[in-house]
Amino acid sequence: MPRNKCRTCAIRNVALCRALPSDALAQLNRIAQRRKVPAGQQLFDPDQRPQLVANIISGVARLSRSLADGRTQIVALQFPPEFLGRPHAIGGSILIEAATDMELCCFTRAQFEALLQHHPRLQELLVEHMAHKLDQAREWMLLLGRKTAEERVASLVLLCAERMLTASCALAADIERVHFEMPLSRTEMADFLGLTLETVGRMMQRLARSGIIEIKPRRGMGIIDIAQLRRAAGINDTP
Amino acid sequence: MPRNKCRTCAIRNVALCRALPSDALAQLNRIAQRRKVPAGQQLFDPDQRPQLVANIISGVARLSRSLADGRTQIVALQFPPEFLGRPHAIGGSILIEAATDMELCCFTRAQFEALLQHHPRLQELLVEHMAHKLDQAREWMLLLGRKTAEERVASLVLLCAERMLTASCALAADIERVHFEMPLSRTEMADFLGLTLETVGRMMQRLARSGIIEIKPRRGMGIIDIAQLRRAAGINDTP
DNA sequence: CGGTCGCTTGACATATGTCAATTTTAGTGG
DNA sequence: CCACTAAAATTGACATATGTCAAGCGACCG
Repeated sequence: MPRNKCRTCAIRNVALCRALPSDALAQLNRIAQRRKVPAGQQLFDPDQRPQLVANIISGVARLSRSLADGRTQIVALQFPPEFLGRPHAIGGSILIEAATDMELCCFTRAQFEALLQHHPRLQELLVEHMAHKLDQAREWMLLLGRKTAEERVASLVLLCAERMLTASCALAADIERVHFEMPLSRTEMADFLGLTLETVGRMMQRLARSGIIEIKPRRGMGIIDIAQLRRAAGINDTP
Repeated sequence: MPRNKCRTCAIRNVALCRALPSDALAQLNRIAQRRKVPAGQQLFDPDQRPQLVANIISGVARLSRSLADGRTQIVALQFPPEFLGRPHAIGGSILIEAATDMELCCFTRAQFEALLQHHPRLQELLVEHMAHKLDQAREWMLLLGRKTAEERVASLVLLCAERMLTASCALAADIERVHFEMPLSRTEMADFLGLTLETVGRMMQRLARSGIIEIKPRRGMGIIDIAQLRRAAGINDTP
């Protein structure tokens, strides 16, 4: 087990741990626990409550809620180097699963809360992170409540492009004519967009036929005209 | 100006300030500023950024986002004694308005952040509050993405009943056969539910004709059969 | 009292859902 | 490497929940 895994960690400078001075890394090394989770599996074993919190090193997690009759809504995707877990809060009835193979850096809740005590900067970053997730959730509410099927699908493609690429360290400006891999199946896309898988498919085809995106084998995707994709997504902000 | 307004404040023991020991109240008194806002008006003057944060003493606030073409989605309602504002975060493009006449207890962001520094318990409560708002946003995503019109309207009636009544200190169990006033017009309900005002109206009528609720003059409402209302709302949690 | 404004109601349109048949892709074992 | 099967994605025909448009009603306000 490498002594300095934190120092050389891929997300050392972007994840929450950037709040910690380098002399705290030794301590961190001792309590951090890496874990791999295959696609489709539930993070944080169902019973053992969210006694764990984690940073995402690689892969994508999906959080979902459902109704008794099975209708499901994905309520968030978490990409690296985001934080997973709920210090100071009781977990709701949210299901957390790996959308792709994942690699996590886990702490127990108790350990993490202790860290919070000693590092006010960490507290601040946590609050910022939560504010950010809240903004994202609300932007998605606008999508779910008011956007058309085509706008929804375009918005999702845009979102995944941005997050997948920044996660893999591509420049944001670089999103012209890029190729990346969708972390979601059609069914999952539908569950995130509040649509059916058929509608998602049709809209993907429509965007492809309009020359805005291209659909490649496996889950590959290319963005051909990002300006038009933005327009198709109903660009997000109030003027 | 009363010396002890904080000590005698209606929300002293439920709002975030409950984190503060009573000896901090004198200081609080000095910096807290009460403000009344009439229904329909924007909180936090549009330009002056969210330099303020506030506790809601009475009334209801609505937060909304919209698309360039005017489609609007209400993304949250805030009832007393909730907290409004974003320490450590940049405000998004969210519009905050008074849904009813309101009374606020305001602080500047700077003052509030200073308080946070000195009272770790306050930090914790803030994190909890944000986690709670996040849960609510996600529950609403499930509603917007997957519930039928009738389920949505029933859910909203239920939500308002609970929040209006706990705000006015009624017991939660007391929600049988209660009467309260909707804080939203049909149009606002529609914008919160991702529907049109006509559909909202029709579903309200349907619930009324089923003997589940009663619609009274002005914005008055009565709940006749709360069990059925819960069922109509598609009860919330996974079993 | 007349004019808004918010709400209800009806007739009709349509975006999206549903159901079912194919095609494509992915996985397995000989 | 090549069947063979199972799963995922596409496509089409059709159904329907909700949206759209328009008319009418009632309550409030000067």
